[in-house]
Amino acid sequence: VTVQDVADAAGTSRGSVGRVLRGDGYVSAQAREAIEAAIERTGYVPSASARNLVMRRTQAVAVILREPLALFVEDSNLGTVLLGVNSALAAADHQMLLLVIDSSDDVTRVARHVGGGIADGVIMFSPEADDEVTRVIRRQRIPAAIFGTGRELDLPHATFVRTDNRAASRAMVERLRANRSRVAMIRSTLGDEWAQERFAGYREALGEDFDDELVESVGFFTASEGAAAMERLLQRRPDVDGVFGAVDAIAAGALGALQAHGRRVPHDVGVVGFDDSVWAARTDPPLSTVRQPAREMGAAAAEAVLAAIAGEPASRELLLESMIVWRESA
Amino acid sequence: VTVQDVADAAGTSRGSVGRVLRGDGYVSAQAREAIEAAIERTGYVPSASARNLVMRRTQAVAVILREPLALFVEDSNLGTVLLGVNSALAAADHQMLLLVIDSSDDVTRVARHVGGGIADGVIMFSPEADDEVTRVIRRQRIPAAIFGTGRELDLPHATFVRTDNRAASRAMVERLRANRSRVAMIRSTLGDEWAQERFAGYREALGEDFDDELVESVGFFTASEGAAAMERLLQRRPDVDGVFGAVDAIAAGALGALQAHGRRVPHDVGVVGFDDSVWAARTDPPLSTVRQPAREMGAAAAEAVLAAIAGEPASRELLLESMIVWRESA
DNA sequence: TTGTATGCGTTATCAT
DNA sequence: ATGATAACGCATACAA
Repeated sequence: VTVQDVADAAGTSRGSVGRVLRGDGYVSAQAREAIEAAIERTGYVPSASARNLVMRRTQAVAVILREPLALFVEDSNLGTVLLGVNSALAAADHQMLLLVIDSSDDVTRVARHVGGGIADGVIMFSPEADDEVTRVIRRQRIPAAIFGTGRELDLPHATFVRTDNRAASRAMVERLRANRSRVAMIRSTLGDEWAQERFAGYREALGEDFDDELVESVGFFTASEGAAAMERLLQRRPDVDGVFGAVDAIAAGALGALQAHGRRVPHDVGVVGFDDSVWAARTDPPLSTVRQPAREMGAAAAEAVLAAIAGEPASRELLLESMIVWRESA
Repeated sequence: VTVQDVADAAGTSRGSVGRVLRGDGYVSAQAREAIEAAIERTGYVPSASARNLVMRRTQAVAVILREPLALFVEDSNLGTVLLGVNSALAAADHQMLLLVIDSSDDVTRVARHVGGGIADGVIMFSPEADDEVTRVIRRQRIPAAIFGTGRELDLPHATFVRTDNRAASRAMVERLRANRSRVAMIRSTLGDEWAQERFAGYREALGEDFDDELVESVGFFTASEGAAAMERLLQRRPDVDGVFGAVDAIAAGALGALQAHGRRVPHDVGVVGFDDSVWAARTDPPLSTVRQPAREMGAAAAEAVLAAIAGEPASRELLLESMIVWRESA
């Protein structure tokens, strides 16, 4: 059922129908009445494709998720970020379209849809170095916001949204060090930028006191890896009295291992994590951790994209402040 | 950059460009070469709106989420279901578009986009009785699959995908009863259909032995509510030797409360949950629970929608089998 | 093998 | 205040 059908049903022309559709004024009361009745009767709904084609606007923003979906469900921050994105977009009457990339086929298909203009802008989570999606965003200069530093990305027109992991982790360790003298860190061997920055922050906080022996590494961000690393740490340095886990899961694992070895937390050893994920609140004692302003990050990304869509010049980077959540584990 | 631009750049006509674009054959080698070069040079990408308009197909399926996003992130099943949806759609070269409904504005905006034909079909999670989205799906007979029974929905053309909660919970309780004689249930006062069915299954399993005193209710699906309910249960019936939590979080809370009162699990009391969520594996001892075939449910929904899009008659209901996961808590 | 014309359902512009 | 007409970018059928 098209505009023409409505016009026929109302005994007028497409022009008038269009006018009442977008409330343009200049329609006689009786024409409006007839048309509104016809719209109701025919159940007319405007065609998105036709409108998008002529308007060159979709009123939609694509959010591209690359995280394996399972992980995305484990980490509650992502959900909160999406909530922020969605409500900021909604405020501007834009639709959030979530596209998930889970295989290499997905990459090319998503690139096709995004390149084809399925949305007016794009928000990406942790993109890889350079793939078809990034390429199409660059070539067509599609308004984009990206979570992370994007140092390796070559998207000059995009806005990068992130928090200062280095500063936050430094602040956290400094606070932990207030009444501890041998604070260890369980970091990750993975190359993720934020992981490196968290370690850098730890190192900065320790300054002269930095001690290689107090650093352990894990390959994955799991509680069991954290526990294993803590075991090694305890063996090498039984005098350790503080532990900073690169993520909450690691800290939770370490906490368990400490308790299994009879250390009291926080009395004997203080434990802190990062991310304020579900883990943090569930451990016993609950974990002190760093909370990123997830909702605000989502909103910031959305607003950056909306601004770019509106033609305003995009800011290169949006740096948001994290917050230390002090609980009983330290 | 349009087809015309490519044609100009290659010195041919739109027709030929179109032919190489979709590999239609009947193009001279040299023309093809020139056109392919021109495509590369101009960075041509076909316009989705234009193609959708003429093809009357978007090659996309919208997945509509109504869950409050926070919850959606807690329940790991949803992520797995989405994974199943996505890969089934991908196999048919369709794009999954996730739309989140988080406010009443979202409802009308989503209805507008879906009604406008942003996707060829729709998959819905736990829709409410009747809103603009449901209405537009009904009026336009948009191919749809819905999770749940949809008893109150009036969507005659849709396919409903679900598991038999009653049968599964009955099987679970029967198994628990094999060596226990006073099995309680902590159920929910919420009206959700699946919640009712789980209780019905419990009741069926108990038959003659059903005892009102062994039933407790909670208002929310949280561990702390589960713990509180367990306290009440212990007070009223200290002889309880089995507990069935309507969801894992409740069971986990109950387990904690039991241990706090010195009951050994599973020795003194057996505890079982439902959903096989993250909770189940993390408790100590790990929870016996019911696992729904999440991935398969997603795939089934996707395939139902794809079939409907292809014009095949839709089946009314797809009933999948759940599975009991027996761990150490009972 | 290639080029051209027509239509998809809108919106926007221009006469009337 | 209203009706007709021209894009938007593509696919399809048809003419050359």
